Amino acid sequence: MARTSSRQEDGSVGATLNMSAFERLRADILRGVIAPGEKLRIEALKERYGMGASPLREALNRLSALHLVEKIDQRGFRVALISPETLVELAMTRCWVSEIAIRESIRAGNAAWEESVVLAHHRLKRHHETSTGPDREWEVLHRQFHFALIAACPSHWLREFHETLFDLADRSRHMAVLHDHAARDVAGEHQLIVEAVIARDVTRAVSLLNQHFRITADIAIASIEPQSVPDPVD
Amino acid sequence: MARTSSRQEDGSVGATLNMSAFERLRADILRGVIAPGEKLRIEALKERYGMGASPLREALNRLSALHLVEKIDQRGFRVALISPETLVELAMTRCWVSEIAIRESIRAGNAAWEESVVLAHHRLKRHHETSTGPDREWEVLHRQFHFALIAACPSHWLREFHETLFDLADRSRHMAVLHDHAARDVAGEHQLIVEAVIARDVTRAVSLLNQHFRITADIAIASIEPQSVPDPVD
DNA sequence: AGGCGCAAAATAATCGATTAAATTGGACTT
DNA sequence: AAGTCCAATTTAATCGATTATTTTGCGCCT
Repeated sequence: MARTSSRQEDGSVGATLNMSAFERLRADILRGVIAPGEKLRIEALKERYGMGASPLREALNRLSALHLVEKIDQRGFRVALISPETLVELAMTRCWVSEIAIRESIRAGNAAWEESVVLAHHRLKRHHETSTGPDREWEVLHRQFHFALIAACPSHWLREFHETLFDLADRSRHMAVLHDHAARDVAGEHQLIVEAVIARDVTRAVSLLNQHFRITADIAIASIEPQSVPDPVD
Repeated sequence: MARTSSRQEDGSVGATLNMSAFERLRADILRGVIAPGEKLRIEALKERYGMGASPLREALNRLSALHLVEKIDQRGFRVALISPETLVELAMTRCWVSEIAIRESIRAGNAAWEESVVLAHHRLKRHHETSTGPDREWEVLHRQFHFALIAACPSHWLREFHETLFDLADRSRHMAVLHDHAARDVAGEHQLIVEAVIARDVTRAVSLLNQHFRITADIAIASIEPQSVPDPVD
């Protein structure tokens, strides 16, 4: 029953239904289409994605290893919850991991890496100037920018972990975007980060990135605080 | 067909076959019972672990997210390979991650944490003195010791990532143990680490741990390839 | 009202069988 | 001898059905 094509009608790429399920579930979770804490019933997912239980369960198992989905024995899967405490811990973790990743990226990065940072930043900035608010394209460019910053870090494990944390934060960023982001000068923050990185100023780059992540977390926390103290209900 | 009992006859714990498969596969991979690079044929695993394809595939999907198993579309699973390059990169990554984890653990750790470090170290040392070489019990105690060191780090993501890296290194340690470890004073290294940690000397603790990991990597590399490779930079 | 027990319904976990894809082993060609 | 094509075989991926567990709903008791 595996599809022959590598591109599905919905736009997801993947040689197997397992891959497709993983990508679509991940995308839906990151974009908040499926809300944090929401129960993921296999029957419903079968209906929704038009495939059997096996590829879905396999994809959910992988997502659970990445902490996007919580797997509970004999009780199925649910989208990982987001609480203020979680966001604080996530922000700390991102600061610490990016501290290392950016330091080693700056240490190991050559001219080509430097150029790719400038390029990624340019694309992000250009989009920012032509478009109004954050949209799907911005999401992609923003992700690529942050990845470019640490792309020269020689540990693929660390780079991947960094991206996993980015994913987790992306979910709440999505929800926060609906609230306020007017007061924030994201473009300015990115500008300063690039300058520090190009100047190979590790201390400053780390400091700016930490601030960047903390502001992101603060906005996210503020956006969920009202309905805070989320009951373990679904 | 799910088992009711939470303890299987083989000693693995897990309410579901999925869990059991995960634990048994992980254990077999860490202990080198299944060699790096070895193909993991579902049919063979079904026979070996006495269960169907579903729980096995789900477990393999999770293990692949943890990099213990490599998943290739339409081509199944194999145990992650170990190469000198891999080991060098792994050692670097461990140094960097433990740098953060130990720093934050020391920063956040209270008296109770300090005591748990001393206790874990005592158990490891006692075992070292009563037993001859590394054995399965030592593996457990050694793991618990290293986990105790960073247990006060407030990020569970980071602690888990640290353990994932420990797992990856464990595989090669196992193989290396068969070669030589006579020249190495592991107990002495642990002793110094504990002293630095208790003294809350972050710089020294980091330095000692880095050295600890590098020596481990060097031995592992030597055991799979006669000529050694340059140390990971710090 | 609120708690308890149990049957019914829903859901999760797993199996056995089926389909698709990759691999193997020649026969044939150059 | 090396390369290529194709059929046979093996293996991976997936589905539909089955079994086990959890959850729900409803009397019944206090």
